[in-house]
Amino acid sequence: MGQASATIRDVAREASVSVASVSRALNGHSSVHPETRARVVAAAEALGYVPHAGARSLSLARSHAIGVILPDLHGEFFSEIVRGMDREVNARGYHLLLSNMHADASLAAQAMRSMRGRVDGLIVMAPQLDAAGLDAALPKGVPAVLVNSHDGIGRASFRIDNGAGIIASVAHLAALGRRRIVHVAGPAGNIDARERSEAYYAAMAAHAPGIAPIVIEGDFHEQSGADAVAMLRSMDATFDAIVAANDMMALGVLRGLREAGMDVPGTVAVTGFDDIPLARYLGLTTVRVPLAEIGARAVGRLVDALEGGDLSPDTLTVATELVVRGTTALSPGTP
Amino acid sequence: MGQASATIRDVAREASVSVASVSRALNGHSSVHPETRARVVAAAEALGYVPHAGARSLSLARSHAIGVILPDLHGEFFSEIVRGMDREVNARGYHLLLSNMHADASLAAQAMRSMRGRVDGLIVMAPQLDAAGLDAALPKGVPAVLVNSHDGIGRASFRIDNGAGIIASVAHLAALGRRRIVHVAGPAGNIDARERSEAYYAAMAAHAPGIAPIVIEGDFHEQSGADAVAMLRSMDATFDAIVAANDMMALGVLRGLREAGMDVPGTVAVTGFDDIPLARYLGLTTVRVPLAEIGARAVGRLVDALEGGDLSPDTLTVATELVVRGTTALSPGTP
DNA sequence: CTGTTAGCGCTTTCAT
DNA sequence: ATGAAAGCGCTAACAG
Repeated sequence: MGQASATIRDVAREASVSVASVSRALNGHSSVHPETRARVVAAAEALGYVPHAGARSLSLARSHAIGVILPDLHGEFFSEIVRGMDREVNARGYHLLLSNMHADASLAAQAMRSMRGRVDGLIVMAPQLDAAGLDAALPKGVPAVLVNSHDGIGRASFRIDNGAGIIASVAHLAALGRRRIVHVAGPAGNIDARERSEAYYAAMAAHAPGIAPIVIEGDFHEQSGADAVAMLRSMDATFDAIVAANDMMALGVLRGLREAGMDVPGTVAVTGFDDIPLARYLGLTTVRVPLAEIGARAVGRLVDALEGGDLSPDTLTVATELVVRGTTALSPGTP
Repeated sequence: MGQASATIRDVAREASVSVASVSRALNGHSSVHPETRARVVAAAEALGYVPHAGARSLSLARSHAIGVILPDLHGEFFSEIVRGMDREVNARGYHLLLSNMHADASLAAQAMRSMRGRVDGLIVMAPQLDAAGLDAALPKGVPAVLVNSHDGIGRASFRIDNGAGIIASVAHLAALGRRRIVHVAGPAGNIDARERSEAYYAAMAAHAPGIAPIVIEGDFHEQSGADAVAMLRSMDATFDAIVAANDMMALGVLRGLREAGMDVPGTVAVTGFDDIPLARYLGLTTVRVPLAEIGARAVGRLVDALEGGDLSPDTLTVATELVVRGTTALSPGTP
């Protein structure tokens, strides 16, 4: 089985000191005679000693790892957030332990429990869990930061300002003269999806009074955007703009429109939400959400709490910004 | 500090049994009296007991976690691989511990060491490390699977068939009548980049004899693709095709070409490598690499080894496939 | 079937 | 400044 890794005991023996001294020497405690320290360092070096992080964690009751619970790694939305978390965690000297959670609330709970004793805190993204389910799933004693999840359960959290984003989109379309604006919503039960469609109704009332709002439910994946277009056509609906609840569905909408021979933005203008990297390449007008930054800030807040600060149960709302691109541009050249 | 989590000892007391019985009962050992088990389960339930994974790991010398060392989470290339790993790891009941490694070999070594005692095995992606650096960085006793890294150091690994992919690209371009084919290479020192440019030279010799190959070095990021086009123009080079060493640079090339007013594929045909999700949306002809599948297979192989099998130090080569899209299509409508 | 006990590898009082 | 020993929470012999 090869060479078993050296333990602190081996180092102690090699350096002819006690394990306590090895621990102190290697952890930079002041009260260690320079010569002792040198002997220890040399011994550790010679044996290729690497401290056993697991044992260290158990002893210190600190793992320097944070657990990330997320619904699905698929697509750029979550990758971007994880990227931001990774960056920050690296800077702070922590590790990221990933765990996928499937929609079900009890599985979510299980995923979180399976992290007990492995991580010092949790970052949870569970947009599909309701407040009660989320509250039940969250381990009691563990510091946690919620991202894109139901808040208001007395936990630190970050939320996207969904309402402002959608309202800005609708206002933008209205300013372009569009009134028959359709909304392709995200899945029922998803908190962001719900806020976005509510904002759509409100914005329609304000900017397109007298026009009946039309909402088609999708699932945040691309195909459902294309399906929504097919549905609209089979309904014989008239529309001159589509506000999709996220970028992936907007891409599906674009595909559906292209296949139907409908010009974008001439006949139909299209907007998305999130501003995933793809959106920029495809010239999609969308609402920018600082995904990576959210990830980084979530980590920052959690680590601050772990290192002594306290974790206020506030919800921090992250501002969005409308980014106008080709799918709503009046004409080529319009910024 | 709130309610300290219950330990196995609390459960034992509550159920009036020994900790050993609690352990056995909760871990499904056969030799436990049904009634005892019931009492234990009830006590655990009542106390909200969740086993401490860290302690468990220390005792079992098994963490059920695998460490992933990767150079950069940026871009879709690595996200896709991680997605595949995540999927498999979930199915196998393991966790993923992420660790970013920066280019430097000593930092790489440090990243790997910091995982000792936290994970049972390692998956390492270090395309920029040479064989010696990689060998030095890898902890001796730890099972590891290399992905996109220098192989031939007696470690299990997965490699992309870079040569075949580039040769297929060049052959495809040649079949289209292109001969003045330029290569935008990846960064020096990157193993994949090197294999790809070597294959380019070989393919040029075979398909465009008499034409001097032109290679411009990039860094695998988008901007360097655009820069390469600028460079070619400033050199007054004539070319009718560009083979980029990866998709991100191909996208930059497309942008550079567009800004220069050069028609694609009319004047210049373009190919990429990897087939990241973006490539499909942008109609980029490219070499498909089953990224997610590689991640999944790497995990599968590692876990198999951890669960008793042995890890043969073979290099498994992953086949690629040329995907022809609009950036090399002869005319609209050509598949 | 169940309890006692000895670790897993490390940190940390408490003495000296 | 250093060593001995207790203990983090759990599992696994080893006895009964």
